[in-house]
Amino acid sequence: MAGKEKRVEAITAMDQDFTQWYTDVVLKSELIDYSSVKGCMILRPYGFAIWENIQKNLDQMFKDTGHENVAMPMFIPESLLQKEKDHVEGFAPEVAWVTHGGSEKLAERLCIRPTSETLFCDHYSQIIQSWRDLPKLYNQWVSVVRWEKTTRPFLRSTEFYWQEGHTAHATAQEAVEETIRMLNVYADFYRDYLAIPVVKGQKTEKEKFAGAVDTYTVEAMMHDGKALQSATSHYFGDGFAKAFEIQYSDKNNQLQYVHQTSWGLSTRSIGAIIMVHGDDSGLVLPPRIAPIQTVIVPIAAHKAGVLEKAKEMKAELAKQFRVKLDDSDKMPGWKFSEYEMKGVPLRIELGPRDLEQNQCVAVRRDNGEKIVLSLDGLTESVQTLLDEIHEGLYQRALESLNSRIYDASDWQTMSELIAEKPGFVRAMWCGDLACELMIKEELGATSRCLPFDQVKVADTCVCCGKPAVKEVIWGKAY
RNA sequence: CGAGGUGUAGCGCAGUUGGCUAGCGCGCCUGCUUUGGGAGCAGGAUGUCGGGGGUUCGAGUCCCUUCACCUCGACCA
Repeated sequence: MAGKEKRVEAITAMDQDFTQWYTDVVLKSELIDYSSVKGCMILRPYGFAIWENIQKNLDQMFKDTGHENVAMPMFIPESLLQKEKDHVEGFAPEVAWVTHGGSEKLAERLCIRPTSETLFCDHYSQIIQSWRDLPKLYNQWVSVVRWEKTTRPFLRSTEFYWQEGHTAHATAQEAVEETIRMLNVYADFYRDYLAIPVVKGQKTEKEKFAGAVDTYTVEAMMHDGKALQSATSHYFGDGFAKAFEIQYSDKNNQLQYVHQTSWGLSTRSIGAIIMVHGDDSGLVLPPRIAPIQTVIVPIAAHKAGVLEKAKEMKAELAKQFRVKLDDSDKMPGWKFSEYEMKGVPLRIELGPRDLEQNQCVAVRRDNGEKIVLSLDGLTESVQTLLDEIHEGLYQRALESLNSRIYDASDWQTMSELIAEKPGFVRAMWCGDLACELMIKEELGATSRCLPFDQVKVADTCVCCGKPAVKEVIWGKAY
């Protein structure tokens, strides 16, 4: 069967209406449901299981780089939030406030954290005294609240889950290294677990995080050519340290300010998985974070030996994989469609004909290929297939990304590309905010990043024609 | 926050110029038969017509108001 054939009538075709396709997929595949609170989504078991797998693997990468997990309160006193000027200005429009405890009005209202820089800073100012206390490499897995005007499941919800790392270092250099290290952790994670290639780079002044000196980003390209800022890492310098008086005595007994970073990856990454790998039949999940890596569908389960063998197979595979045996009385065809919609990477069919020949039929979700596997050495065969699926997904996504990055050296080309070709545009920039604003205003594209791998497309700014200083990747973004 | 759209059973929808007991498909429950791409038959359950107010002898239908969700823009992980 061809993998591209549309088999699930309930899902809108991607090329017909991509946003509707997305909505159909998140609901029909039971990742989320809408809740009774505007803009807030319920992460259903299947959706949360993906997040758990993301957490498990990314958390290990944090541990491997020396980080410790903590949990900060979800409330921030207004006075604390206001200590760093740029930071509060950036977040003020979208914070939710607690004004009452029971029926008592609070003396000072409490903000529900939109991010926790101020909490970490306040804490760091208490616990850091000596150079021996540094570095502090903290992370937390929590939800945050931002009062968004337009919300979409995973991509922008009022409350969302994420991790936020917050570190304090003795020197600026150490903090810069940490910022880049964690950006690379994100890029590696996207490649090795989500099978998504990203473009690494730096945000412009306009796009950087409120209160940061520098913001770095990994940008992924969705199926429709739009960009998704997929994780960010910030270098703060000593700006927060000065605002919060986070000082330590160095080896010469001199008081010094710490240098800080923060970095985050959210449930938005699940949106990236959906929009990078999904197809007209629904989700396509990368094997390493798929809640169900392999589903076993017995055929004619009432016939002698079929169900017994299927159970035996499940027990064996479960030692190494997340495996499900669907022995419900639904029709096999129904099950095929159901698990395709839910993006299960590999399906194994086992029927009477297979039993006779000591084999089963495996079907890949990524390309629809059917493969006859011997029941001997099945664990190894499945492992190989899952790895191939991961690699196949990554290569397909990489090809999709690379084939849709265009160069523009003049305004005319740039405007045509942005208007007509979904994807990213590489173009030179003089560094002026005015040009960045003009491009957004006139063309609807924003600067995604100043990529680390700079390509000199031209000598002059694509907008104003003055000498260019940097190559920028432009695109329409979620 | 601006423009547009939609709210009727779990889901998708129909419901005429206001008129009788609010329907249909799917799903769900029970039983039997089926099983290699969304099975068949028989029986069964399910409604605050988004909420509130009004007009009327009578409102799912008309009016006012409010809430939610979706799409597109302006602002943001």
